Amino acid sequence: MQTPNKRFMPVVRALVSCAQSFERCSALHVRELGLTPAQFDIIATLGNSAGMTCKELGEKTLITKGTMTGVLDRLEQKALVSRHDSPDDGRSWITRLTRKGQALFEDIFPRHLAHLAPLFANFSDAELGSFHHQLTRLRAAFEPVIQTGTDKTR
Amino acid sequence: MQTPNKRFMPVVRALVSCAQSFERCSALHVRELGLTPAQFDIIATLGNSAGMTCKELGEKTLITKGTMTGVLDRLEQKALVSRHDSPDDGRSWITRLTRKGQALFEDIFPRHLAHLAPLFANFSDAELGSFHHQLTRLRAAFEPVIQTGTDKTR
DNA sequence: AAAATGTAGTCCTAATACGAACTAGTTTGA
DNA sequence: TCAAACTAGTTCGTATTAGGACTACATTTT
Repeated sequence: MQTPNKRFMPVVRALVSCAQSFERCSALHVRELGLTPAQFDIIATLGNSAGMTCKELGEKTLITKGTMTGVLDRLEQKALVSRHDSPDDGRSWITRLTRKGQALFEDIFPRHLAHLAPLFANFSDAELGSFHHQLTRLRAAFEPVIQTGTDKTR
Repeated sequence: MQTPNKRFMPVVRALVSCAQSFERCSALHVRELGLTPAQFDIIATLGNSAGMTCKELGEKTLITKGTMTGVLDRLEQKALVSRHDSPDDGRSWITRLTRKGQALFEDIFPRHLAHLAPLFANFSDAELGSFHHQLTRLRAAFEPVIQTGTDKTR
């Protein structure tokens, strides 16, 4: 096989490394707050919402449904979320923050944002804008490939 | 607590989502080739090298050392890598591709690149360059925070 | 409305992932 | 040179992770 063009490799490496560094920064702080990254992701997504199905949660958080069950189980054990029958669909549940979960959200979410904000201090709004554009554009290029693989339902 | 500035959130979401989509694209193909993403990462890193310590591998692949042991164990079981005493340091090993591992690398690495290359077809070299610059710059902003957390030695 | 097809959520297995504790070999400093 | 401080790699415990098989309910088709 011909050696294919490798011009994109530095970007790939930078992308993965940058995202991983961010996740590490974020996770470090989240763990200090007493949650795992996946659990925080769920709490943050449910905060200020009326509740969501497992599927919706998966779409927003990028946690696959097989994993979701376990994460929600542990959050339910901690009494941070609760599951209720869906009025529309007999198969699905609506997961909501409990009072305790809502209180936790209101406590730690702003603190986490405040922890992250300084890291972006050196980026102007315009820079963030163009950055965002490029990321979105690249992601769009990946989408078709992902959809091709069978279900994987997030 | 005051609500902190949230202007960076769209970029964060795009970054994480873009990286995750890429990993999914890549992983999908890698699994078809018969390896897990972590295993492929190691094979690709060892390819065309004279061998590396566990630590060096961790630095290049972003796999933490606790995980590394298991990944290398499984690769060794498949006879794709082998561990040898380090001549310099009695504590460490040099991990190398076996002949079989080297052959696998030469077979699948170019195929994987060829699989990914088309996804970047719509990006000019200049665009990739500026994209790379922004990613690197942002990553640099995260670095200090990460270093602060105790060891975690990759 | 019965059949065919599709979908939400759960359960399972193998492989990571992270952090902490531990072993053994290294380097530093008094 | 000997103890203190470090470091490489392994091991352990807990939480994810992906993906596939499975159950139960829904929707579409005929």
